[in-house]
Amino acid sequence: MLDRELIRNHPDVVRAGIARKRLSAPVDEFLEVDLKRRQIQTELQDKQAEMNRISKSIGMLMGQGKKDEAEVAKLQTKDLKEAIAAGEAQQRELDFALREIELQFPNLPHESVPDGKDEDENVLVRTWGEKPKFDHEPLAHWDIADKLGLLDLPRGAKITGSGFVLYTGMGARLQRALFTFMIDHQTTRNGYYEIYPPYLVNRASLIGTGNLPKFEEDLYKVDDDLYLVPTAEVPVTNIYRDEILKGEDLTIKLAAYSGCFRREAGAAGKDTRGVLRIHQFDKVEMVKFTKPEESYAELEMLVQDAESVLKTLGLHYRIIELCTGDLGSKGAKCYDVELWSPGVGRYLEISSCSNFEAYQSRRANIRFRRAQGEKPEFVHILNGSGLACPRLFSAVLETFYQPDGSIVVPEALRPYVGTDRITA
RNA sequence: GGAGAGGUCGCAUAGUGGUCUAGUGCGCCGCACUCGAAAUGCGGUGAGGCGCAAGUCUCCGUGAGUUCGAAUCUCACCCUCUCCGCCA
Repeated sequence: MLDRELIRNHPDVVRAGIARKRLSAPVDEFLEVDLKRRQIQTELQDKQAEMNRISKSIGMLMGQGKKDEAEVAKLQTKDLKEAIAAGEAQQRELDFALREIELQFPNLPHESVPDGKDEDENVLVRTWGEKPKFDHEPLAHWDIADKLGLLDLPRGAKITGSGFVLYTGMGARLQRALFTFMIDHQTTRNGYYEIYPPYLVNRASLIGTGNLPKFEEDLYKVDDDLYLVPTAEVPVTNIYRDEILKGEDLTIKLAAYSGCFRREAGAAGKDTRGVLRIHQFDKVEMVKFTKPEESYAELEMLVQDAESVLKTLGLHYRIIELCTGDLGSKGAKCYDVELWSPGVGRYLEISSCSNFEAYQSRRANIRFRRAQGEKPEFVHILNGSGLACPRLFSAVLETFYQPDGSIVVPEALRPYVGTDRITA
């Protein structure tokens, strides 16, 4: 959601920003309904004020025992009452329509975001480490997992369906070690406060983060109008929905481990082997609530917090800044962390660190007050993965696979895995 | 799932059809008194919308209804608590 005043007073600025993203938004429709709504509201308020005056006078006349005069006053309200009922109905309709229109607006890109039409025009920011060298052709994680009995993909598909993975034995252990290590890392080393959220959320929460109403087809829905979380971002961001925070408490840094559930509609066939794109996966998510003037500095630190996991594990990665065309609907600025996957032979996105500015906080109505007596302002909200497990799992397998068929466990993971080497 | 109680301005409470422009206490802010503080006194203290402004409208869990008028009455739903049942 954008600032209404901005759309109203500078529609050209809004149009230009959205055009930079190669997206569209119903700007004209907004302007039309917004204007109409304000006209109706002004007219309605005059009538309500008149009605309030008359009702009050009836109360006073009754109190003075002037029943006849009160009856006369009552007659005056008949037409007004009908007009108000009609006006209220019309305004409700327009409020609803405007809200629907408003929710369709994408966020505007920050001015620093490079212009570009798609992912080919993203910008390499930095690289850490090097591609590991192998004497042999590096194996893909699905082959390694097969040799060591770490995954049972056919049975995962049998139990649930394609895209649902059964981790087995040391594979299950490694998976559990990864997210336990990461949540420990973000809370004890990087200063995040730990959250363990519900896995089912209501519509209001998904609207707050911007997943609804536009991206319903990406979500699993259950009965009672609840949805499985596509990321812990949704429940964690909504912790403060409809609240006013104290300025002195910002920046708030939260980290949560959760399962994530995505239908991946429209992504069939792309990067689907092994655990590259699955419907259920584990992830540690970081969410920050900041003052507007601090959000871009916080974004840089957020990326570093995501990176620090990979540095600690000794995995080669690079940081990409998304161009306007690849930024997506919600973000104002976004960095992707891409992890080198030797067996797949590509860099794979493992974290997206975004500044949403006030886009989510307007939708979720999350504000802060700088000092007592001051007007509440919208916070800036940021989030990033820290990190997603499946691709990290696959990179660990592919990077640390040894000629003898074993996997050397990175030092930081050993206390969690319980061994320094995974063997057949 | 069943029975009961309850949801009011940060907190606690009052208000059961008409000066409610929601009272009071606590907390908080300002001022006075004080060397300073405490105590005391006085004043102020929710959110949102429309409007250039004066101002005005909306919000007492949410939504609908009755009424000239609803925090107050009716209905539905949501949430919390207590007890019972079931259960990891």
